Amino acid sequence: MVTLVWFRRDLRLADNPALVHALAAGRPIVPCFILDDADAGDRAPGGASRWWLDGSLAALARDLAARGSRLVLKRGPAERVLDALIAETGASAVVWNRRYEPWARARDERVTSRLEARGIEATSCNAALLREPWMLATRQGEPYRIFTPFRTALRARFEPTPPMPAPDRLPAPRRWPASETLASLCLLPDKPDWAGGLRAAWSPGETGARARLDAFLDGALLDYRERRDLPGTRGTSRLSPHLHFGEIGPKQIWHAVKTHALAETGDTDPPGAATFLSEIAWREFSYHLLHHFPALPDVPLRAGFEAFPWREDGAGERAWQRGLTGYPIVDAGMRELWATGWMHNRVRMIVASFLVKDLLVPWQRGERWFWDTLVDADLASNAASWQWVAGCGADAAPYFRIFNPALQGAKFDPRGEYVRRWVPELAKLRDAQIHAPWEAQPIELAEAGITLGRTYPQRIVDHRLARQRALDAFAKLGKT
DNA sequence: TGAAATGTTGGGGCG
DNA sequence: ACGCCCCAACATTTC
Repeated sequence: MVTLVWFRRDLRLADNPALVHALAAGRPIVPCFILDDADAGDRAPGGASRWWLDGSLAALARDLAARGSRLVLKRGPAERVLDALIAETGASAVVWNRRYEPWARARDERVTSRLEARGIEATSCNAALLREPWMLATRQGEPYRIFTPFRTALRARFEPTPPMPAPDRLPAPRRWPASETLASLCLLPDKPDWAGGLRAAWSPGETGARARLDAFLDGALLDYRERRDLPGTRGTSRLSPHLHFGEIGPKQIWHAVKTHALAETGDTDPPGAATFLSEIAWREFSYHLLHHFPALPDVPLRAGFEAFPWREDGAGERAWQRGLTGYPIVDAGMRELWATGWMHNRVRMIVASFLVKDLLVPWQRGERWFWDTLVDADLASNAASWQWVAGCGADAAPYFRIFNPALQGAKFDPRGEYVRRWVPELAKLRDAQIHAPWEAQPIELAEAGITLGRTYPQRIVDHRLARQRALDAFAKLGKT
């Protein structure tokens, strides 16, 4: 009699409720991971996420091995794989931490009833959220659609408890089931190997997550409110991919931030910590929205936007993807994304606004590109955030709030450090021109070694005209 | 977690 | 000294 612990997006040993539940049962534990692309349909992880998953699974396997256990790897539809694993191990119980993607919820329901019908105990736990999405509702019993009251409710209903440490040992079964090798899951890019920038930037796995959190606590946390919007500095936590894969959970982060803030300032809620935890609350809000509006990744939350006159602009979209729009802050962001699998949040808003409002390309196209290229690609956060930028989401930026890429650059990257790092062909321009090279005098461009249209693109649209075009499109929508 | 257009105010140049 | 204009600086409104 063994317990299967089915790891999914909870790739950690500390504060892992499913693992705690399994340990309490006292039976031998078989930890397993199922590569479930077959269940996820067109929402299987994208390229960057697969790279991360490989590293995270390797780390989890190491951490389990250090505790006298193993990670059993399988691939295929979860129902079939679990059937086979149960037959192979004689498992009497399966325990996992819940996922919230619509396809995963449907799949997990099928799994649960299948297991229960066969007399096998099926238990699911919460490792990913401070509060389950169905535990919060407005006074009218409706899902929240506005962030601030959601956050108020979340704070009021969340009772912080100290996170549980990782177990020292996991009881092993007498015989281990067969496992795929990690390499055979083919998660890493091959021909070409484009992951060099990712390897340089990240350390997937629970140890890497904890190190990232500790570095953030000791570094940027207390200045977070002031520095989080400056992409040229390391003012953010960069925990998003670790959070997405569950290498660390929001409860652990919440607890660590509060504890650290109290020790450093005598206050559990100084401005830096409060602002950072608000971002954790935005993540919860996104999961709340995805749970209550499962079409969130595909359909505008606000009815009416269905009729928006989006354009087909293949050339513009490709220029955006490659960082060749001629707007330095946009191009810097898209190149950072391509090189490292991540983009600073301020810049995400700028590039998203550019795609959706300056180019009038449907937000779903941007969401899909991010899905494939981000190491932190997360269905809830990604979909909710794209809808937010597009103006059709919950508590969204009004449609007429259109970012001016040159002004945003000047405001948040005033020394041009970020642009110079990712768009080196502009490095020699003065700060005053780094965000608007089209305004530089010919002599200045020449001295900086720049020929617009040759060494760096001409702007693919004039923002002033594009802005007016977007407002006109929106006005038309209002009439119909 | 905008930007641009429009309105208001007040200091200073000037006749 | 005074009125007039200009315009920066700031505030408000509009998209």
